[in-house]
Amino acid sequence: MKVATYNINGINARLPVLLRWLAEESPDVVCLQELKSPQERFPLKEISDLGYHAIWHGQKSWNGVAVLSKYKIEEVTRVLPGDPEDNQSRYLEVIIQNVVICCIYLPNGNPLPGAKYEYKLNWIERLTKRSKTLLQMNAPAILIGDFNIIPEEIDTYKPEKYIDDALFTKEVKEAFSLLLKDGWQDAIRTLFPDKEVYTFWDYFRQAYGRNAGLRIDHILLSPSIQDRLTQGGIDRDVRGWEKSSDHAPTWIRLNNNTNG
DNA sequence: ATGTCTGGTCCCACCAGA
Repeated sequence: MKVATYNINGINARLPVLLRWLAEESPDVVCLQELKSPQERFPLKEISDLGYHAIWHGQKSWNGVAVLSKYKIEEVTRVLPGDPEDNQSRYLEVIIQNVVICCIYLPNGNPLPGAKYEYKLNWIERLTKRSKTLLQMNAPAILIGDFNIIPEEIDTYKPEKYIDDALFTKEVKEAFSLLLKDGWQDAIRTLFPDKEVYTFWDYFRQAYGRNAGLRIDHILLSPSIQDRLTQGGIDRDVRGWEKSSDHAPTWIRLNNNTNG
């Protein structure tokens, strides 16, 4: 089963890119972020025509998350527990082929300091709490999406530029490393221990051409699914396509559960 | 410091957010 995450940055503006990538790479499951589309403008027909089921949680102007799958999708929740006031579409938890899949669009948090950064820290706290519940259930689970966190220096082309950035503060790096300490496995870093593997290149200053990238899209595996990881990567070339998102699709492959 | 995109409002050029 090939599972991918892709911050699409406007699903309607990027639809030709999305459809081309789906047709070429044929992922089984795709978690999308930043739909930038109200619920009723989700391009369901074009996506179903390629053989995908879809569940999405849109929002006018900003945010928005979706899960596409060739297998049946069972929705668990479209709300990250812990804040009844939070009405931003940033979380979608589903079950596909007995795997819990949490599609995440973690807040960016800039500028720093301020309400947006506080919201980010609060959101991370809620995610951590939810992730602990999943670990306690011993469920095969995946936390996947745009985390807006640069975990380590190797994950940015220029660490010193990001010292005061909400993607790279001590607090958010620590929160990420605590998830790993809890037992979650950073799948892409595990597969590429010493390599620069960026998932995002800014639109500014020809960042992609200069490979001025960041690794901020992540796939975290719960202990009970880690031995199924066989392969992974970043479809870097997609970032160079016409009218592309500023992120590139990031994916892993899991073998079939043979003891189930 | 700058830079580039999208979506939304409102009239065509701006703004917020990333």
